[in-house]
Amino acid sequence: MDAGAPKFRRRKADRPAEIVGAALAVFAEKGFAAAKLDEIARRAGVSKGAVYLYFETKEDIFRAVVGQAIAPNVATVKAMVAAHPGPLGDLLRGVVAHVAKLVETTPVGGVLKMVVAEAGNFPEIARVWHDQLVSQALGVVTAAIEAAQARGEVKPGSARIYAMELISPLVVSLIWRETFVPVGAEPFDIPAVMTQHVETLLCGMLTEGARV
Amino acid sequence: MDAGAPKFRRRKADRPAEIVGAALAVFAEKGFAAAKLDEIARRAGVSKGAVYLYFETKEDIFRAVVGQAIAPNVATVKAMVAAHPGPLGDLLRGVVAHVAKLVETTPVGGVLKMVVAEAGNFPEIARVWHDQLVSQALGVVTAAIEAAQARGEVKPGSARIYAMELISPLVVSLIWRETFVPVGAEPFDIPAVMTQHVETLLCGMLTEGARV
Amino acid sequence: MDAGAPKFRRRKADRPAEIVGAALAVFAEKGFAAAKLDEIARRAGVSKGAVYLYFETKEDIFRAVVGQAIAPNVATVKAMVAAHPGPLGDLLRGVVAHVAKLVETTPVGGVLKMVVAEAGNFPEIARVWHDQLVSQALGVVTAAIEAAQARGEVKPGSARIYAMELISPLVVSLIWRETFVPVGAEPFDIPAVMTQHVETLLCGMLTEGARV
Amino acid sequence: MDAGAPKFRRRKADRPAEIVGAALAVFAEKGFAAAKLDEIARRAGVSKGAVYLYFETKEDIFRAVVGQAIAPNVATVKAMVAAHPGPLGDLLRGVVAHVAKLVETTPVGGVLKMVVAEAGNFPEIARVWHDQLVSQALGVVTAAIEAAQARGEVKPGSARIYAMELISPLVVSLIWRETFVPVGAEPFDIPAVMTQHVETLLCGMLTEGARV
DNA sequence: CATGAATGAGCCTTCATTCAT
DNA sequence: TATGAATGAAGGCTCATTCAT
Repeated sequence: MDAGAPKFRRRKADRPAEIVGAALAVFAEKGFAAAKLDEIARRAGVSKGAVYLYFETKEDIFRAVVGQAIAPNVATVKAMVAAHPGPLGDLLRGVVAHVAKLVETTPVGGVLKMVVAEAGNFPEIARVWHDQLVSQALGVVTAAIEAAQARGEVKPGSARIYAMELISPLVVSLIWRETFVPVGAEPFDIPAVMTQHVETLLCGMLTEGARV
Repeated sequence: MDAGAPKFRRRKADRPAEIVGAALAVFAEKGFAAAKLDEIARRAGVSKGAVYLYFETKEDIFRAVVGQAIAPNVATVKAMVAAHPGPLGDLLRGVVAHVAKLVETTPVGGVLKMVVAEAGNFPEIARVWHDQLVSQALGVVTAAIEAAQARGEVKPGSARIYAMELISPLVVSLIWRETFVPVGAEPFDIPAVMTQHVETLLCGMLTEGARV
Repeated sequence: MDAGAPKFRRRKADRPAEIVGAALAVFAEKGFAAAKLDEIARRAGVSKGAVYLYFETKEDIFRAVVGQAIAPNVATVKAMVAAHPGPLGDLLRGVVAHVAKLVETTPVGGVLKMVVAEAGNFPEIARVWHDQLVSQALGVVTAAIEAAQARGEVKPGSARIYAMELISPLVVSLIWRETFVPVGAEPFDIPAVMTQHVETLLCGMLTEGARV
Repeated sequence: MDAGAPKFRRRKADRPAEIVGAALAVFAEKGFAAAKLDEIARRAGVSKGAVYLYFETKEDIFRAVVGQAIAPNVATVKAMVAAHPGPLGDLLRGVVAHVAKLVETTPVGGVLKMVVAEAGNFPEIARVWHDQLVSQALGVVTAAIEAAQARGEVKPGSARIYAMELISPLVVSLIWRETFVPVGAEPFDIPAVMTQHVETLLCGMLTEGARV
């Protein structure tokens, strides 16, 4: 049989990913409670019953959607650490460029929105996102900045706040894209935002001797 | 006060505001769909039926909640414009301090979260927030920065992006407070964040001659 | 207002009993799983939603139905003990006549059928029925028979089995009525059955000196 | 046996019986509606689809389960008639001993429970059981008792009720076993029950001249 | 024949909304 | 006005049945 021939029934192994993909779209658009399983199933191209062959409950699907977005990003964060041992500027420029690209090719924006929106109803999801992803990323950057401060590269000030300042425009760009662009707002060009931001912020953070 | 006036029952004129207040809390905690009218009524101290004496539908209450948060903030924005004709640094320091205070004494954080979360289900709310509040505020700051650029105070670069960079940590602080602090994350001290941020960013934005 | 005037809405206090009554009929007829809440509500003269104002789940209704049939019968059993201190014959004749009447004016038949049918799915209900009702009743009669044996009134043999022999035709009459009469079987006249049975069995149980 | 015959897979001819056996267990445990085809198939050691190769519907399986329990018992009843032409005592002792054994080595208990439980949903099953089995058996015993009454062996009274009295403890023993023993009730020793019962009841039924 | 993934009708349960009091 | 019991439409989930393999 032709290996590329499309089968009437797709392989079982593909289904969960297809359902999670459809669910991500619906959850991001409607929120957890307003998302209807009928619609998730329809967008996944399966019947409502089929969804329950792979997931126990609607909450299960939600957890799967939010959970799957963690691992790859955690990996990215880990990679960032090792990447740039040199001066802070190089590190941040590299990291931010990398993340900005990631964010544009990945549905993190929608998932982040879901995490924020449903934190009250799914605190354990907020906790996992914080513990495994957000505070990890923040911690890595914070550590790099502290190291740079120790080397005299960065002015005094809270390294954790510096790290947050650095990341904020990225987060806001995502929220902007998810929230206001669909109703007609002018989008932000995320790479442009981050490039300008890193240069400006670095210029403000670095001691005179450390500026490139 | 009239001696015969009932003392134990607040005047009916207060009811709508009480309901909106209760609804704000519930919507912010649960989201629109997961919020129950029973709970809103209970927290407002009225019966479920009474809510319908003042609002047509649940959506109506939601619109009232989100809408009421616009006017005072718009006023703030307007005030910002007129306030500081002098050098950009003074303007931004003033504005940011003002907004940071506002944000701590006001439930804007929760409302913002609701707007973001329900943008897909209530696009007209997202639109109103964008048109009347967010893009206005952004526009005002952008204009001030453009003016400063024209005066040679600020380095080249997109004024709109500079404005967004400036505001971002505030937004992220709010989201952090609403999302991650309740599950154990270390909070950010919003005034401290904004103070450090404005100084750092200004230092990076301003031309050498303009630095204070 | 006229005390007998029918109200459009019946009083809240009556509802649970009405629902339990309707549920008893439906559960007895269809069994637990095949009973539909729609039908219970319809027969109770309320909407489906109203049922959930008084009961948490369908199982709850079932437990209420089965549970309500215990207390009055337990009381009957207790009363039986104290009633007849004299010779066994008088006691049994009295008890059996009483119970036979009870059984005809009460839905115990249907409830018994439900308990039997759903014992596998609701073991705790079977347990409660056994512990509080069935084995109590059996125990009381057994004790009376043992006492009579001690007095030399009753022939040797297991008193517990004697007690069971005594009650059995009543149980079978009920099952017969619930199961086969609706499909055309000739009914048993329960008082007639029990009268003949008690006389026959007594005649077989009693020692020659004790026969009346 | 053919050397080429497959050894590990039972012949397909056995499948229906295996399915009916598994279904009997599940139906008896859960009732018709709560029994799941998945579980029946699993216990039968076949796939869910395979069940539908042998039975049209779930109801079909149920009918097969209940129906298969009729024929052998009917045969037993017929055999009983011809067996004992002598005095009633011998007949009843023989019949009861036979049936008591049958009942312990056969799943009639469970099937009876199913018939009772589902009489409301499957009236035709209740009818068939009544017409072909229960009322036949009752009729046979009734006729024997009437004949004995005509011979002056048995006291006056309804022969049909005498027959029912005779059988009742057996039925109740079965119900007891199915319902209360699984939740901790002390079981009844069915042969002991029936032996004691027959002797006691006979002693009460028979005229003085007929007692052995 | 046999499998088990897929289907979709049906039911329990929730909750925004109504309305008699 | 105010109440809260009542309604009924809607949605999550189950499971008997089908069908491509």
